[in-house]
This record gives sequence, structure tokens and C-alpha cells, in this order.
Amino acid sequence: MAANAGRRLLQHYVDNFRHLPWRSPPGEAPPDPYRVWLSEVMLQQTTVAAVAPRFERFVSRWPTVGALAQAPEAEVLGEWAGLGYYARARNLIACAREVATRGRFPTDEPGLRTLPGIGEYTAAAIAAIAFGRDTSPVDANVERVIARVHGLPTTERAPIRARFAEMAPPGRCGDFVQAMMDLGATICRPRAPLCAQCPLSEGCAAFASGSPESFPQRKPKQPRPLRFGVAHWIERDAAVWLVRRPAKGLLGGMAALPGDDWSGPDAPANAMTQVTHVFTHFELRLSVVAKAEPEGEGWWHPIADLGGAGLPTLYRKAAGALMAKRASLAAAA
DNA sequence: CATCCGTGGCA
DNA sequence: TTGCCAAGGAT
Repeated sequence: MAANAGRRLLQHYVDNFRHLPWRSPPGEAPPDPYRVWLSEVMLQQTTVAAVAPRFERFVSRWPTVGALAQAPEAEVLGEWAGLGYYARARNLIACAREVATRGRFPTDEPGLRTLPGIGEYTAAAIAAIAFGRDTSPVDANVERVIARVHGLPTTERAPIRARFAEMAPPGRCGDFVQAMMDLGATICRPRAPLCAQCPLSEGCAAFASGSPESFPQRKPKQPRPLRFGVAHWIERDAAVWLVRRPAKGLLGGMAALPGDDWSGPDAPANAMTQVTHVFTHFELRLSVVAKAEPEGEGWWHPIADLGGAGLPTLYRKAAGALMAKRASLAAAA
């Protein structure tokens, strides 16, 4: 019976509870909605290991949604640098300002859903975890666990939600969804699930089938084209010229090295160094080319403090490669 | 509904 | 090494 399986999973979560900075121990008072919201947004398509240290930094810098609402946009984007999917950070700022204007977070799913950066899953998760609502947050973990338990080949949303609602112990939805997340991350993994340790293996259709990893069906992968781009290294008085990328699109709003639009036919011959970086839907070979004078809007940033420039990973890698190249040339001379 | 949007870890 | 995949949202 689904409800029994749900209670078993919740008990497994309680018995194996692992503390995370944004969590409250099961059964205790829910965490600050600000922390729940921030962690949920940070965790979108991002691993716990990557988020944990960044979450602590973020919260110590901006302890409340009001403080975040007053922060300069460039500083928030800089703090987000390296976490990826930068629209999240832009929406985070807009959301914080909206909440600060309203005075507090909406406490139900429809209200949360109206805020920027809060979609179907995140609204349901915040409503459950921060406000004790009985919702059905369906993310990739919930999809996978439920598809396996019930032997569903696909991840259609409606049946998954219905099964989740059957399983979730009433009034414990917040802990239960986190139990699902933990199970999906540590036991019911995409590959090589640890069924011998799983509290749901009894009665699991995928386990009974003998090949649990084949549920649900994988989506076909798309080819990733290779693109060539140029970044300009413009240096003066131990500082390098940085620019702000356009507000929308790839790396939108982030600090960057100036350069072209990455539509070159191949790598230029005069590059000092180059790096390869993999984005979601293409791969970029970025050549770093020396240039004498800056053009347009930008600012000088001390080379000794490049780590504090708030550069996304692509440009952090490019700058790092250049410094390494320079060091090797100096050693040879 | 399909596409766009980052990054790092791991097998 | 290459490919896979993650606590999704906006358009």
C-alpha cells in the first residue's frame, strides 16, 4: 500500500537524517522561508555538494530577504558566479525585491508561483517545507523514484503527482519531499541504484524487473556543436579590462572579458592561449588575444584580485590559462 | 511543447 | 577520456 511505503520512506529519512545548512531536523519547526527559498533556487539543477558552501557565504552576506532586496545587482551576480544558470540570480534579485515590497513571502502554492524564478516545482517545495502545506513537488528525483516503484516507463506529470500524494504522510509533506530527494540522490540513483539499501525495494516494480536503472526511459541526447570565440586581454598597470555582458541570454549580466560573438569559423592564429568550455548545448573554444586599448563601457580590475571579479567559470578559466602561460614563459626566459 | 540556459563530479 | 546527469524556469 502506497501510504505504508510513504511512512517507511519518511522513517528512513528520520533515521538517516543528514544535516544541511538549509534544513531543520524532521518534526521540528520549519526553517526560515528565506533560507528555504534561497536553497531551493540554488539547488535547481545543481548538486548539494556545489550548493552547500555557496549557501553559507550567501546567507552570511545577506541574512534576510530585505537585505538581499537592497543589494546592488552586480554584487549578487558576483556572489553567484560559478554556480551557473545565471537567470536564477537575476530572478532571485527581482523576487527578493518583490517580497520585500509585499512584506513577506506568500504562504501558499499559487501565491509563490507568481514570483520570478519560482516555478511549479519550487512553489510546491517551498509551500511544503517552509509553510507545512500538503503539496506534490515533482522534480527529477520524485519522477525517478515513483516511476521505478510503479514501473512507469515515462515521467508524465499528472500520474506522478497523484502517486506522490498517495504516498506522502499528511502534514509531513515537507520532510517527505526531502526524504524523496535524499533517496534519489543516494540510493535510487539514475545509474547503479543501491536497491539492497532501499526502504522501498519491497513492492518496487523496477526492482522486481531486475533492471531498475532502466526506469524511467532516458531522453535521447542531442549533438553538441563546437564554436570558436575570442576574448580580448587588455592590460594596463597590473589591471585588466572587464565588461558587463548583456542583461539577457548566455551568462547574462555577468562580468566578462570583452570579445567577439563566438561565431568565428576557427581559432585565430595570434592567440596567447585558449580554453575549451562546455555549455549545455554547445562547446566553446575560446582564444585569448592581446589587445592594446579598451573600447566602450567597462572597468579596470586588478589582476591580483581576479578571484574577486565575479567572473563566471568560462572567463575564470581563460584568465587562469593566461596567467599559467605567462608564468611558463617567464620561467623559460 | 521545444529550446535555451552552466557547471562540476563521477564512472 | 568522454558522456551522463543534477532539488527547473522562462519563453
